[in-house]
Amino acid sequence: MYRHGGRTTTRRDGSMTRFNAGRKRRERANDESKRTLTIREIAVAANVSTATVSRVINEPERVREETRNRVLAVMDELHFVADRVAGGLKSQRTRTIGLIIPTIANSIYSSSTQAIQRLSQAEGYTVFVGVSEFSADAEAALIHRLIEHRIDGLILTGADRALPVYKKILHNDIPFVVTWQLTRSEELPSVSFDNYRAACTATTHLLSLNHRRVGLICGNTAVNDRAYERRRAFEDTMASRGIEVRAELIHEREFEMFEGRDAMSRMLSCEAPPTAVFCANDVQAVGAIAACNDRGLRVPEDISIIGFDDLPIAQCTLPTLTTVRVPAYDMGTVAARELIAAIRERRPVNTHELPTKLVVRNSTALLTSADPALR
Amino acid sequence: MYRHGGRTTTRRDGSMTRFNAGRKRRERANDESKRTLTIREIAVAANVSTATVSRVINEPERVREETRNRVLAVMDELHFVADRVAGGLKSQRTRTIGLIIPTIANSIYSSSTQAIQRLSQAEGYTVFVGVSEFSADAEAALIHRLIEHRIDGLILTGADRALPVYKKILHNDIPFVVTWQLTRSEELPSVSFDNYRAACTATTHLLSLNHRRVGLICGNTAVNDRAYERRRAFEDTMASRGIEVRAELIHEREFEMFEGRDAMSRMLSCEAPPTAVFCANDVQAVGAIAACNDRGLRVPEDISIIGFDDLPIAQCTLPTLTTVRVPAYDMGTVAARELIAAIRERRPVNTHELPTKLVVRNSTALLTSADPALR
DNA sequence: AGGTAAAATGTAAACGTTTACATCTCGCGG
DNA sequence: CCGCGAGATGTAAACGTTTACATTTTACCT
Repeated sequence: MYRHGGRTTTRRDGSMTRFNAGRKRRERANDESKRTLTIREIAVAANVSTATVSRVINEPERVREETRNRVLAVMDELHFVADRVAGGLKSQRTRTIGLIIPTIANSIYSSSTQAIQRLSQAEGYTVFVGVSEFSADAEAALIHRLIEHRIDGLILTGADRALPVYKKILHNDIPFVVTWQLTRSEELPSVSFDNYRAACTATTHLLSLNHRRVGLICGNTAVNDRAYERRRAFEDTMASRGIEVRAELIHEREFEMFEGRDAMSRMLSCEAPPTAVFCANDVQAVGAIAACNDRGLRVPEDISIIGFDDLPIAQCTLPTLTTVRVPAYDMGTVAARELIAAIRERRPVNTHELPTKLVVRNSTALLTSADPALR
Repeated sequence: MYRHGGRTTTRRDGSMTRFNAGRKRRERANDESKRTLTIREIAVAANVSTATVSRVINEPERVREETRNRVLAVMDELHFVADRVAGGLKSQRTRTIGLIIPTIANSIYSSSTQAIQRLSQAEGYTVFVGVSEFSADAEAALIHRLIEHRIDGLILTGADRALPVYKKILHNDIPFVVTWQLTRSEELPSVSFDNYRAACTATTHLLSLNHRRVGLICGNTAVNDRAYERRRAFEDTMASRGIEVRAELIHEREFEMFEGRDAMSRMLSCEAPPTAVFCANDVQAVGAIAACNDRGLRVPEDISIIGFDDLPIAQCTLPTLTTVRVPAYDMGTVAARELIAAIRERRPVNTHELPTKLVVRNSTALLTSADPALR
């Protein structure tokens, strides 16, 4: 068993070492005297040129094994850590990529972010993350800052942003890819699924269960083009069946469970409450189910609810949540892979469309009661 | 209403612009001819020296308003984006901080991460995020890479790591702070709550409800010192009441709902199932509740469940989840603020202890049945 | 052994800022 | 009207790498 915490740390091998209270100060003192360790001093110590040291770091296969080992030994002994900032200046490649997401807490975006992280790290890239919190201005400022840091590539969330922002990215020659929103334009490459199509599937599912009075809870379409697409799909699908959707059955809310809960609660309070609701993301759907529970309404007997995303929680709600599975993790992987390939091969990013899938669980059911004045 | 998606973008001001298909190529062509824009060219155009341009960028108050405006105008006109990589090389400050977390998907860590992001961004720092996935080796590699990028400061998750890793951080003179684990050592500054104490509170709550056969579901203590502390607290508290906990009532699992569900399912299958279970994180607790539902067991009538974290979902489960509220967001804010202050003022990071709070909801109840052979 | 091409290594000039230090300007008291 | 100091601006040398190009070494052929 391993010990943790406090001042005691343990190694995998079982040896135990004590965090030495005096060490830090001593090392600081040493630091004052010696300047930062550079490639030059490694070169001297290993009796090679700086160019060779640089090669050992960046293209080890290009230096003879014997020399390489000698250099590596010296670097190891002196605890050398190469300076990628200096390297980046000359080489104009920083081996960093930028990622802009609207939010990270309590959301499906963390899933694609995790995938992007994993792939990028494996490929030797470090990720700058910027969280825009659904503010266009904040996003523009973040993108500017990432460009200042000379990222090698950029992953964006959603396609909707002011033209000058795209101009700036292009002008600075930064390869980029849009995620979470499918673009069919060559100029705006994306790796995503089709929000519109997926939301049509969800809506159609409810209609096929004979529901006609259907509500919608979704994100703020003014700042979120994914929400916009999903709402548009919902409205188009309803309209195509000649069904009019009253305004009180459409709620745009922030991305929180309690918002979904409140929206649902209001919908249930209106004169002719819906018999089914499409929640354009699972977070709000979980809140919506909770609102039904609050009122003693049974899902799906009294009301059907369908979500969107297929978060892990969808399998642990009561009832389990019918939803649309979205390839968040794959999207992150493919986007990062595609971007990095584009960077390395100096080629354009290719657009990829990923599939979604309707996952029918227990929160949706055939509308049986002809009279929906259930309560 | 705003239009989104496709090739059409919209501005807040209502003007609509079309993504011009021919533009990119033209601009690329221009790029070929002109070298990258530097402060030197800005200086020439504004008829000042590079030093003045640099000052306008970094300490605008130090240059006369008239001059400043002139320079800013030129920078704006030429779409200049300063190169922080170059700046970082000379100044030895990159205005970046590193953040290491074990996971980001589906977890409480995303909450502190969001807070760290928000504060850092507001203070002008860009955040490098590294995800270690609970691997010590991966973490060490990530930290090394962050140091290569010359981060100005580092935020770590948990305190348990090999001494050489700490040595490397110290050796490179990088201010750092530990989160999610309270250290009481001056050498290892942290901003956190006390996992041990909080887990004692949770366990004591169950005991005060007369539960004696109590199970534990927690993370992998070998790779997660937070889980270790919580398990230790659970075991100590039980032992202090003279209660022996059989091995089959303790399950270490990964950080997923279905893992908690499976663990709970196994516990319920054993000969003498627990009357209460402490899930050392809400994610596993949600899975545990689902496992009870799977078997038709009622929570809390048949079995009590307490979680840990107080994720938003804790208020939307059925029943709502009793849990320990953890100051994840505040912790992130304070840690980032403290770290940035330490960087700026060249002073050590101060340790902060944050409070936790038992939140009693509906998933725990007094043990009534004297005979717990409920089923 | 001599010749040659390939492989290994070295030299030194960038890369685009920051900043210590120098210089200039200007207002004001004496 | 001079001298002085504060404030504004300029000069130029770093910062620690990478890399084009040059040189040396090696391996292999005849």
